[in-house]
Amino acid sequence: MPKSITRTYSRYSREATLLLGELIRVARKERKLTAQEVADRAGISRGLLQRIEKGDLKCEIGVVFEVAVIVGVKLFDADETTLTRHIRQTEDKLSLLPKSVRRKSKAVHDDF
Amino acid sequence: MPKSITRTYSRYSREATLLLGELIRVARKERKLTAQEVADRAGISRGLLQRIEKGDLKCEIGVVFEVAVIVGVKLFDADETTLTRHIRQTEDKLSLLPKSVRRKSKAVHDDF
DNA sequence: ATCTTATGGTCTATATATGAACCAAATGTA
DNA sequence: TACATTTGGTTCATATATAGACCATAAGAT
Repeated sequence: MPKSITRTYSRYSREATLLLGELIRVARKERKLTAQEVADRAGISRGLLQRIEKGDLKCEIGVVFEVAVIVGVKLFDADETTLTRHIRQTEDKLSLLPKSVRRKSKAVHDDF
Repeated sequence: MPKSITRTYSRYSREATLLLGELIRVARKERKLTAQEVADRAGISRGLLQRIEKGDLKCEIGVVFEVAVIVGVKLFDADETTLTRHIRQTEDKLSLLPKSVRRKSKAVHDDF
């Protein structure tokens, strides 16, 4: 048996993922879509959709987001346009920050 | 070369992931944290962190969320407590919906 | 009650994401 | 300018997520 890499997750991450999954399941049922239908539209297997809806932490973020879009769950509470605007704003902000984080090499009085 | 599975993503998914990645990078720099430092705290490689910050769609959602937490980016604009409350509310909602989606087998006048 | 179908769970093979060790370039500091 | 280090980009081996085929049960129509 190969040595496996076990990750640790904070409660916050676990709950955020769980909430997203549950929101997806609710949205899917409200729209009366079968698990198989949504899976087909997303181009994934039904099994993977189940894991997503159960809040499995080890799913590609792209697939999870895609499923969310399909059933109508908004990310960031934002529509397409708002999302794009936020990206621009964030990139502006980023351009003002130093490009690399410089650590005071030898703790003169390192932070606190 | 084995046949690869190429997924398609909507613009919305791509931008949501990109935005999240950029928010993480901004937050990291604002807190003056090195990529290596954050990677270590998250228990991932620096390379993976770079992909996350670039908005790579094929990263585990759990890892992405975990990194977000580490640098202080809130998911769902909600703190721990609010998140938990939302979960309860969503589960209540879910319990009221039919447990399986029933499709009218032979389109009597299928929906619209 | 019966029948159809949606859901949840296994298992296996395979595609693929990840870690690690590189290197080169860019960046900020003294 | 020179120097230390952060960052971005490779490549490769390996751990692992996913698809797909199952099966059993649950759920909701008729």
